[in-house]
Amino acid sequence: MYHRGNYRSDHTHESHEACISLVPIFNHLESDQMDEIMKATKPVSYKKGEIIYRAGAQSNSLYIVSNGKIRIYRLSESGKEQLVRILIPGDFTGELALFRESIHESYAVAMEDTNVCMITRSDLQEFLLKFPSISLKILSEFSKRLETSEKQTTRFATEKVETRLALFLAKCVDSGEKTTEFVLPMNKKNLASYLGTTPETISRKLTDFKNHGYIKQISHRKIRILDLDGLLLI
Amino acid sequence: MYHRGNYRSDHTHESHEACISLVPIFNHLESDQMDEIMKATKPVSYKKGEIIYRAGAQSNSLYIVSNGKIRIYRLSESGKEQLVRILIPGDFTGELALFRESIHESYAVAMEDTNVCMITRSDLQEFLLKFPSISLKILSEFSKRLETSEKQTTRFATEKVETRLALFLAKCVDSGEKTTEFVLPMNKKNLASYLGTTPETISRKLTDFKNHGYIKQISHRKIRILDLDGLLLI
DNA sequence: CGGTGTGTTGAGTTTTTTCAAAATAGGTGG
DNA sequence: CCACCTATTTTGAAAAAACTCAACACACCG
Repeated sequence: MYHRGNYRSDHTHESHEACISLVPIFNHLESDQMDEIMKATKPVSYKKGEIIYRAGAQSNSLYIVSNGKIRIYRLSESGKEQLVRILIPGDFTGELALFRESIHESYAVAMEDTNVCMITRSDLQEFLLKFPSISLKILSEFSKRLETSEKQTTRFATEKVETRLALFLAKCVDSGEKTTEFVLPMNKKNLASYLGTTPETISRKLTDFKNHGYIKQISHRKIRILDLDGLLLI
Repeated sequence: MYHRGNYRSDHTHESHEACISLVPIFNHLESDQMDEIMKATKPVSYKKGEIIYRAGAQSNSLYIVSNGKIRIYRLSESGKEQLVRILIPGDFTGELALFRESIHESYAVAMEDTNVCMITRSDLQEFLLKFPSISLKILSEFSKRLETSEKQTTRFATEKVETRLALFLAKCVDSGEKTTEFVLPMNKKNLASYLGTTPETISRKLTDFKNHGYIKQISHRKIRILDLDGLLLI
């Protein structure tokens, strides 16, 4: 069905099956409804570095990541790049332009070899009518995203880099749970782009945090939080 | 500037009627459907300075502005305030939390004596089922808002104050059309809060723009753009 | 005509960036 | 497994951007 190249053929298949059920806007459906949606999806593979879509291109599909990683970034008016998010399996993109005639404003690039499932706009809209609960899920998802995005805007508008970095680290331990140690979800160049600063500043601030005894840098990517409260009181 | 004290008594009523038809998520409906929605709305008045909702409060209504102005702002983690938007008649707020159990993350305050129409969450959800086209409108509205918000985030993350201010001025002339002269939609204190900077910096940058011949400051609030291209090339 | 809130200007300071150079990690081919 | 290459990360020094605080100017209001 959708085996590409010479990957282990069952691997791709498995993750394609799995990916729909991972998606928050679909995972409440009955399995036969899910199957129906699955039939409408088209699996596509991208090699590391390939562009999935670019700003200015017509948007006409929803992309769901089955495996791999996708980097979503935007260019500002003056040409500077900002990392918006990194998609991991179960995440989706392309949704913004699905409900109105519209073009992409961001870029999507495969960070490693990546498989996605595509659903076309018309198929999706059919499903929205057939399974109205999806609309509510999407509305809920959108409003959550809006909250997040506005919160993020406020952070950029009012907090200095140090604070934004501290809040980011706090979120990382939080999602790691259990332990106070975690691996940064991206390299520092990307982290800088995500936090709207430079790699140098990230590096310096982390050293400051370390010197104050808030964190310990186990390795370039691995960090242990020693004093979360102190970190957040900065 | 705004009628104080001596409003005509039918004024409130009139604008209440009009407000629903101003709202982009309802204005496509037949007038009898609109009437039905109107019956479900409850008009409420707020005096200048009154709080409509605050962060942390349960969200259970959509608010549509019939007349007046509402200031929406957020507090960052470290307590600094950012102006998110100013609502004018026809705008609505409270929508974010309408599709999931949730609390407000922002504050809404009447900037002058203001009348709004409220629709409760349960009424609205009833209408969504009855008139499914509203869902699509809201989805479209949300995705537009998300684009705007993410674009805004990227600006804050990558552009310096000067550029953000220039882009803001450009948007102002754009919506003014016709002429290159316009009135700032808010005072400079609020503008600073909106652009994530201080009134002092706004003041200085405007003086810089003037000295470079990009703009002319007619009065404290009124600005004429002399060289838009120059302004945007900063 | 004061009074209050808003806007402007100046001086000094903090924060962040830039550019350059050195250190480190990770991957590849031998 | 090691040597080498490249990309990433760190550090330093200087410059740029923005903020703070304080003083003053201006506008609007009664």
